[in-house]
Amino acid sequence: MSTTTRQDREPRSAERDAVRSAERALARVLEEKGLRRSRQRDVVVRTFFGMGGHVAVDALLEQVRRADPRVGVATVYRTMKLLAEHGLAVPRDFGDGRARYEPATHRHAHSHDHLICTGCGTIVEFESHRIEALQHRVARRHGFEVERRRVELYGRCARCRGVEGNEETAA
Amino acid sequence: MSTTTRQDREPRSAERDAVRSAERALARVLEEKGLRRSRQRDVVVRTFFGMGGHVAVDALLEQVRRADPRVGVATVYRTMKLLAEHGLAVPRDFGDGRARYEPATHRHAHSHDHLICTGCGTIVEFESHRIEALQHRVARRHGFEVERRRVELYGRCARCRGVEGNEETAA
DNA sequence: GTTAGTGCAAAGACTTTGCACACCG
DNA sequence: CGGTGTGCAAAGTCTTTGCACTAAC
Repeated sequence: MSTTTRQDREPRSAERDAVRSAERALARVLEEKGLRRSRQRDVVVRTFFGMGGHVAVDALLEQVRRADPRVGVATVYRTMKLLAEHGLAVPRDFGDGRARYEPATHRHAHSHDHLICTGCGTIVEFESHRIEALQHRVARRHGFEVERRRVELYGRCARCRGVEGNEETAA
Repeated sequence: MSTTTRQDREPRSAERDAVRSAERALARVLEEKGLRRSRQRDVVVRTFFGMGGHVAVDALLEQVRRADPRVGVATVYRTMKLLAEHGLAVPRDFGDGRARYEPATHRHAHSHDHLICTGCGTIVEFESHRIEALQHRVARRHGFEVERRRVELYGRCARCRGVEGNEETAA
């Protein structure tokens, strides 16, 4: 069937490539715009693309500070905004009141949806052309032309259902 | 096909009924819990169910104050939370950083999705069993059991596409 | 009269902004 | 050196909370 997936936190050497290509892309963007490179931007970019997927700003900051404790919050926000403006990162909002970004690497070029575990927070991506086509069809029937989709399915993953709610009390 | 719809702001006398049945439901809930009725709660409930659909708290407050200017923000938040806790309202988050609630009337008993116009903000609801079934299927394939869905399709409605972006400059 | 409910303003959580200094080019 | 980028802290948003007061029951 026409679905593909990708797990968060799954260690992949592809991330090294992502970091490298993102750095190159950023360098190009900065040059085009006459913007400057900086130690902080490099750290943020490297860290962000090294983390791979759905990074919340506070988590990113924490990680960035591990590499360079003197980086400020504002810089992280500003850099991520910059990345987003130039299509290198995609802002995501999962409704928990925290800004998240997702790397806009090749595997994210297509619009995709999210499965989010309400137990452990694991996020799984999937893509279904069938679903997407149906949604466009319904929208068109209502006179809408879809520009952007936001599809999140919340539920419990296999592992969390396995322990049958034990970790609730443990947490 | 298996989709149903409902437009926002469309004046319907059904809303009078919604208000009445919501008031009754609230009265029952309050009595069960040994909670008190109050002038403010009545106003908020009446206003909320009278507005019909996807009400942002600030808009609700404004409207409520038209009926009773002395109602405070906190009361509106508290009342809506109460309604949500007892299943009379459903919290919605469209990612604009404002709390929204939707009446949990009979027509909202089913899970449904939203079409949101990026031009004029119009929200249209739709329901598609086909799409929902497919989503459940995909989720199950990943070991997930879906508890809650969030599907929002952003785009431009027919009217906004008609004026071809003129109102952008006007706004 | 108890005690829940209210209004106000203060406190929170997160993000953005203003400003002086730092540093890239 | 000129101007962009940074850090800090202040300001902004939106929502929640603490507290004295009001008002249900």
